[in-house]
Amino acid sequence: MAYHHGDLGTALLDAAEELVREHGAANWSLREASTRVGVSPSAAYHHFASRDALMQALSVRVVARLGERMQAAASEHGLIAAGSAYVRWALEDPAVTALAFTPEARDPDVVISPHPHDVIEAELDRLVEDGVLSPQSRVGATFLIWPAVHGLATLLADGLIKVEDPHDADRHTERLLGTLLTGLAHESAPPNPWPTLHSVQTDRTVGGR
Amino acid sequence: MAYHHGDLGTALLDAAEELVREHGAANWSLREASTRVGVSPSAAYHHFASRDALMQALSVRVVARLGERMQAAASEHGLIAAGSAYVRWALEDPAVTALAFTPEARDPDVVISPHPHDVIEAELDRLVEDGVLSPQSRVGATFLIWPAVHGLATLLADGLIKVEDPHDADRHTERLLGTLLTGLAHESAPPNPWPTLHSVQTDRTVGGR
DNA sequence: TGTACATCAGTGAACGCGCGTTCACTGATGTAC
DNA sequence: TGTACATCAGTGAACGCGCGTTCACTGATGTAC
Repeated sequence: MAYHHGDLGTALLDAAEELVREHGAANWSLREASTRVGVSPSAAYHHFASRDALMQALSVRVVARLGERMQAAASEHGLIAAGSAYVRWALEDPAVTALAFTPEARDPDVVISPHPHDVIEAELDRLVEDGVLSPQSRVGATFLIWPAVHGLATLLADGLIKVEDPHDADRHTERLLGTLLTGLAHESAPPNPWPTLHSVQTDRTVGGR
Repeated sequence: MAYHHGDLGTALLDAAEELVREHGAANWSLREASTRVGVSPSAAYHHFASRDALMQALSVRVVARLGERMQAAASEHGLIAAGSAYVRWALEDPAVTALAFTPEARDPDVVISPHPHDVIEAELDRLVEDGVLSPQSRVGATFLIWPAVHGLATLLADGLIKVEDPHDADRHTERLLGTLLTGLAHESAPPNPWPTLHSVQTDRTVGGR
């Protein structure tokens, strides 16, 4: 409590996250975070190599937290609930959402677990097991579901779409993903394999055939 | 050419856009833009009230340009082509894409025309006229299509999804929107009206019943 | 067509500021014997 | 259990920088008569 803080790294992340919430994804400083924790600015450098490193660590923490929320929702109520968790998070914490996926904040060296992408992936696998989704339609389906949910979440977070009641957002998420799953169920096989897309997270190849 | 520039406002927008492209959506300055145009920093203040105002004007210009691209594609090849234009733009110009929709850059006093949201709206109306989409499913459909396309575009722009060949992105956009339209065609009426969402652009109410 | 003058769109110096980062330092902690 | 000492995690002063913005100014443009 006195000279040594004990967990300054985490405290700085907390302060930075709070500042992002107050001033927006870009308008915060390492100095202000240090001040808020009650420590000199230079102390931060024992925990993070630079402001950028702090930002990257914050992004990692925040995305992982989203992944956990999604996983919890999914394990109880399935894929659509995971999507709702994504959208609700964006609605509740728009500035942090904006920071989470900003290119400058991404740390290319860290594999996030559980990553939102992977949670969707796993839930789609479960739908195939349950016979709701055919193996053919399963191919690349993550890159239909993820963009849809991500788009709704960020349009809401950035204020381009507004919703009167947060509860309405849930119903809309359900419609969005429900429509996509219905469409997948009626999908005919393409003449060529679906194009191959990659998630940066795993750099795992999805799609192809 | 000498003392009076002639069209300094536009030139500053061009320079700022170029800087965004080079350094990212947030890492550019009014001073650098002025220097690049060959003018003193204070000259900018005869055209924009502040750096923020310049940024807002840039966002307006860029979103309108996207709307025009979409409209051109739509008038030739319909809704899905408009979506592909959206995604291709994000792939070609990721940093500018990021700036375009950033909350700090949005000017609440300007109505953009044609706004991407409105282009989608108009194309969905056309699908109803052509009997492809039922009036029931038409309700609120913009808020399924727009998020889907926007999510794919921004995940690509932010580098969270990667594509080997830009042409693959087109095929994936087609699958995404095709699946959504198929799903809409098989949609059963909901027990309650769909939730009401608003676009900030028009603040027009869409949905309800 | 020429002159007077208001207006417009630049200049350039200066301001104060907050920032990220460095450096030599010091106090607290933990380990070896 | 006590002491010596290496290591760790802070301090605080200082740095240089680029930034947005202001201000008094001046040169160019356009209009009235």
